[in-house]
Amino acid sequence: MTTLQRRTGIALWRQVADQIRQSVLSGMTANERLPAEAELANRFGVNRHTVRAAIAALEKEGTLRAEQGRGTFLNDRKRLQYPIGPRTRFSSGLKDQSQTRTGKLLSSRTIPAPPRVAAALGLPKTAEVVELSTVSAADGDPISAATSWFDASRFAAIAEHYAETGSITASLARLGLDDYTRQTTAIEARHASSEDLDLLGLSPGAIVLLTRSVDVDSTGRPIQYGESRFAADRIELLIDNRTPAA
Amino acid sequence: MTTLQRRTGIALWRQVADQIRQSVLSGMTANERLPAEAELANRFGVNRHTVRAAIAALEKEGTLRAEQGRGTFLNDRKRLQYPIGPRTRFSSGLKDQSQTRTGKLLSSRTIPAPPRVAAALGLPKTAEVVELSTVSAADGDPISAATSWFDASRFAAIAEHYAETGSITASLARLGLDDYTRQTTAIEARHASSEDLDLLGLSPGAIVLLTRSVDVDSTGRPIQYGESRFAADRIELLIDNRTPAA
DNA sequence: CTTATTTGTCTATTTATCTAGACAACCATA
DNA sequence: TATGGTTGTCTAGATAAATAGACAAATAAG
Repeated sequence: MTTLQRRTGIALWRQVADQIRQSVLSGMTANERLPAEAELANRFGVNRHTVRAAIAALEKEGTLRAEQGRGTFLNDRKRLQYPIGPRTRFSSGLKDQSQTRTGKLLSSRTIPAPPRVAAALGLPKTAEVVELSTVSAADGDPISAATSWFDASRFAAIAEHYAETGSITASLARLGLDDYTRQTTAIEARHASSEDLDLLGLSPGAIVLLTRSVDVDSTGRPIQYGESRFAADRIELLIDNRTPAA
Repeated sequence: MTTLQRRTGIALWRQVADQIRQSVLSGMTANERLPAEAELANRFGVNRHTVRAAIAALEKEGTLRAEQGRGTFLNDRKRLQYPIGPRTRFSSGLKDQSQTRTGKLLSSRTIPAPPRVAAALGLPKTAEVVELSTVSAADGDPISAATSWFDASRFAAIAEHYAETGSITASLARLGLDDYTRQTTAIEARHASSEDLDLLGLSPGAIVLLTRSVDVDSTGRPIQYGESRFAADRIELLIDNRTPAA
């Protein structure tokens, strides 16, 4: 039984849309027909027009398609899996799941390290860091928006390299850093900010997965601190503790 | 600059509440005073009454407290960190961060294994599994709702043990399984279902972190497949790849 | 062709949300 | 005690969301 709540600041049609998205995800297969609008309205205890508003929103985001006289159908949009582990890298992680991958540099600047960044990178409070804002896409769909920080005294030129390569790994390699590993990843989920709605092409109320990560070199010295926002309806994070050998 | 969006099915006061929750979390310390309602209204470009509605909601959920004549203040409610790694366990993971931890058994039943469960546990399609529905809380606040599946031929009695101990680890130990490790954890984020809203005491539109995990014994044989929903505003997931020795 | 089912469009009314303004109540402090 | 800044309460009107009903348009099946 699905009880919708009123007077809560979230319009009924949006709650219905969320419910449909879930029912649809669990238990239905691609191109299957949804129950008729009238039946959904009855099931959720709302007016048919409210259901229509929900369906319109899901149609706009690409989850459903409505065809007059025939019905409303579920589109095929499975989530990409983004692996997180000691050797986490964006580009290689999505291999085999997408055709083209791009990384675009939005902006870069050198600034005094914000406290949490200095702490994560093990730098003194007075240190300077390079801040990179990037957006990554797979097959044209934006997947993540990221902000990364690097010790400015070691990686001053990283912005130019990223602009050319579209890859953090490649940029670090050019700067003489052959290898690095993921030390920690903290994961939160929250509603997308208006900026992220823009960058990731989401509709209001959408969810982002927020990761805060620290990468270190082979001696354990911090290289990069990053905060990434992933479009939660297009991706899931996968932590695999199996040893590569197994 | 934070631009609010209109006609999106999410009331302005709720968007303002979300924004305040974020601004508040990053950059303010406990018991600090918020900007006055009039200033917040000006900053967000909305009416003061809209800000008041947002503050009322945040007050109700325990994030803020308003005092007439003095101002509105940030309460101390930081997110718990839930570590995920090879030795992930619910109870010990939250140690040091909370006083009391409880695990409540909502229901249990023995059923034919759903396809994804059979696949995760490496069982034939015809196998039977024990399904446990549980809710865990820390210091009285519900933290996660979980559904877990076990091979019925090995762990038929696990429900009774869980009901007594409130712990998966303890229940497995009673059944002769001393040790197990986390093999994989997949993480998604989505809007809470109405059932989870209920179980976790959330308001509509709230976000849950969904983990799907497989635990294995020392020989690599699958023991447990579980799907947990975490209240995203009360918890973050932490993946730490540092070796315990370091 | 006819019929039943489905999505699409329109009008009207009610309920919730947002804005605007005024003023009371309370607090700190000069 | 007087003042300025704050939250709390009230009224009124405008805008958005939800309900209700009717019918058109497209589709599939008899």
